[in-house]
Amino acid sequence: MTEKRLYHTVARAILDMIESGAYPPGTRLPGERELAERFNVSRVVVREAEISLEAVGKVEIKVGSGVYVRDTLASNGLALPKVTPFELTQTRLMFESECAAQAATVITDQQLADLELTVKRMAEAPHDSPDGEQADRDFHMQIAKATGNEANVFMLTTLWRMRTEVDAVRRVYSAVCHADSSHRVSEHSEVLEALRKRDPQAARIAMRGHFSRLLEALLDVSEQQAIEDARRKSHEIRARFLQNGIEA
Amino acid sequence: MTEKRLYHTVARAILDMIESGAYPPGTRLPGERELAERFNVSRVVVREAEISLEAVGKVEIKVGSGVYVRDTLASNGLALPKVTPFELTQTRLMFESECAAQAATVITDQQLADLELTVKRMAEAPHDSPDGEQADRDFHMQIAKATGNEANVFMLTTLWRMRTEVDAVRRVYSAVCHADSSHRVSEHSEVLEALRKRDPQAARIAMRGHFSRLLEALLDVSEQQAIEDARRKSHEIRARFLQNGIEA
DNA sequence: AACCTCCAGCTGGTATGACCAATTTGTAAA
DNA sequence: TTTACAAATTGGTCATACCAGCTGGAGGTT
Repeated sequence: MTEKRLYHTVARAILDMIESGAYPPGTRLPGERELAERFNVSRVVVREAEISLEAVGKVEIKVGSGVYVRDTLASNGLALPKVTPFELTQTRLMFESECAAQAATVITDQQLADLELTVKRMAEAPHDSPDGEQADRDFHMQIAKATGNEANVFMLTTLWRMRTEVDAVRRVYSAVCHADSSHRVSEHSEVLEALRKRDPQAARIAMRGHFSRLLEALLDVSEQQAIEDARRKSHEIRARFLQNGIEA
Repeated sequence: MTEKRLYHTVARAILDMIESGAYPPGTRLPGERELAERFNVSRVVVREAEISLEAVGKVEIKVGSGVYVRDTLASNGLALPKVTPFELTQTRLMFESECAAQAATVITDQQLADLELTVKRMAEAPHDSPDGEQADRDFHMQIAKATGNEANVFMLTTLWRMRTEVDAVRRVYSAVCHADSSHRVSEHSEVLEALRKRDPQAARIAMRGHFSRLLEALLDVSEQQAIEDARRKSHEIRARFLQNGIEA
């Protein structure tokens, strides 16, 4: 079954070359000009084929260098943006505060009771435990649900995915939770209290406070990490210097 | 900002055109030659861009016919929730108003200039035209970008996907835009004016106003559609009754 | 010998312009 | 109205030229 379009055929052929093991991950495959000659097609077609492979993450094209076979294991990503912990927290502050305010006016007694259980669950869970994490997530998610707006729920789900799936964010957040989990319970309680009073403004403020403090904790931690980084870097330099000294 | 490779930029631009809703699934988008001229690039680049989009399943290329936007509903991995137009608008009201307020304090002169161009573009575009849709999306997206927060940009992108990919929403929205596009330009101008003054509170209020009016328009339209539905349903019942009468 | 510097020669990226084949469309004939 | 065919349009491919980033080695420096 010959593909109608030439570049499909060529893409297939290149893929075969790769999958045959002739070009393991990381390898640089022949230049466009050479492949063009080998397949007896124009360079344009080879380019189109390689570009389509690039789009699916099979290869990586480096200008001026060549086309490299990609490690397919590492290339699995669900297209979350490269956000920083600060950006995420800022957005959560803005979004979740409004959600809280919105929820305050429509939350049901049942939902309030559930929320209270969640807060209690977190209070009783040991610091840094999976249960605590789970309870934290439940707390925020339940509030979003309480707005009765599916779009809000989905948005928060997406935001939470960033927290857990974006490497840079996950690292910093876990460090923060380690250092600063003490405030969480009391802050959650404040939010709950405001919701119980059906006071939108109070709920908003309580939630803002929660995230503001988180933001500050982030600053501390990132400062700490910057220091760590600097220290590590200087160690490396020192090691390299010593090694050079030995070698020389 | 400028992706090193031109065809990446173009692919991004084409994707924007699609995601803005200007070209709903199934639609045929402009020919390679036209796009090449519009983007001021060679036809080769446009082809490469479209091929990369084809590889990811965003579009379907039909020889001799054109490039068609693919129905992402079937192929897409991440399912969007079943939100109603009201929910989406409520969330956008809340989210984008805060974005506007946030942007007001940090927006650059360049971004303000771009925004002004976008408003002008929408004013000059004929109602219901793809260009108008595109300009509308650009306006909101540029404000999110102006906050300098990638998370905000991603959130808005996701919200916009709901608008264009969730059937129920798309239908109602297009009906609304048909009936109510007159206010949009002046409302956008108000937001722009507030941003220009770097006044967060004014920006928030202007954006809230924009969406509030949209919500009202939604109410009108949905009322209209409810009437239509009722009428159609009664017709069906009548038809069935008559048929039953005949059969019996 | 180890280290820089610099440039020639690769590699991919883009632009033109031309021509082919599939498709769509408009139009004239049946 | 239907059918048939030709013209216009659209994507597919080719050849060629030139640009820009990268690599590696020649040649000079320490």
